[in-house]
Amino acid sequence: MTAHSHAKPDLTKNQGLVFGALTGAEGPLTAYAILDLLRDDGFRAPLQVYRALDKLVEIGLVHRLESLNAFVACSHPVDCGEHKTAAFAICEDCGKVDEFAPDAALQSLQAWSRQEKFALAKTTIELRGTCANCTTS
Amino acid sequence: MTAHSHAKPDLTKNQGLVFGALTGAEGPLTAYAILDLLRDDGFRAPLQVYRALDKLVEIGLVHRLESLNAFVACSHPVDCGEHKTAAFAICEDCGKVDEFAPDAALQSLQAWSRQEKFALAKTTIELRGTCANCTTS
DNA sequence: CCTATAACGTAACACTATAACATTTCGGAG
DNA sequence: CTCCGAAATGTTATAGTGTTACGTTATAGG
Ligand SMILES: [Zn+2]
Ligand SMILES: [Zn+2]
Ligand SMILES: [Zn+2]
Ligand SMILES: [Zn+2]
Repeated sequence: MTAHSHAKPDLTKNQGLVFGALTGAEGPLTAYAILDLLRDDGFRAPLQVYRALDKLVEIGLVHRLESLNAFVACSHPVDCGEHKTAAFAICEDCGKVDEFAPDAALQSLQAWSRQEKFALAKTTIELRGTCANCTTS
Repeated sequence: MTAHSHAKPDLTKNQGLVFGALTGAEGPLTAYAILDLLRDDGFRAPLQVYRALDKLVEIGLVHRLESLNAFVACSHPVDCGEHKTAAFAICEDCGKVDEFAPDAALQSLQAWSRQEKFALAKTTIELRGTCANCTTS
């Protein structure tokens, strides 16, 4: 592993291609949209995309948007270290996604989990609505 | 249809069947699981299920779980009136879902929306983990 | 080199959801 | 009662999303 490369050092070819497609996109992409984008790069089957996505999500470079069945590149700096649970505000007009850290909401949900003795593993928070840009325009 | 069914009065036949399937189930059901449950009642195509589900979700009797692509009957009393956004704790062990009102979390997310001028339309909050019952057993 | 592991390629399949179009049901206007 | 429009329904086909299965290839460590 090279010393201080701020690029993703350990991505394989397919993972790099998928991650590139996501970072190059304005908004989230479905797995099949990614597949179409990467046909010229040799992608032929959805599994190639899903396998890369699985790894990228596991690493934390990509998030899955459950309410869209789509994926988006993490908007955090590469080396922000511990990437806590993120929340997403999805504009239903322009399709853009704003990722943010819902600290207070998370604390409240963790408190609920403690009280109910629910062993929390993963939290999904997705907001749907219209972004400021689309409201004013 | 019998006289004084204490079921919701304004449901159509298909809506009633689908709602009955969901209330009779231990946990959430996918649309196709509902379809299979209702084959003996004349259901033949997914659209029959999806149409009923659309209406039931619109009415507020049923919730869609985005992270499961499944549906669950609302656990609130039928006439609880304004049904605010609900949150769901999904046990990955037994599959049961606990619906609750995440008031504090919602307030925090609404505050974020105000600050970002994001016109919030719908909020999805889904917790994954292991319920108390499955942890102790 | 040898081997274990991860990544990759390909085809087939399973699951989730909607489009399109015809038909039926039902309540209100005339 | 009859007519009409809206809502609900029935049916077929198709689109979109995700996984299983199996075989091959690249990679790193001993
Ligand atoms: Zn992120
Ligand atoms: Zn927008
Ligand atoms: Zn509810
Ligand atoms: Zn459980």
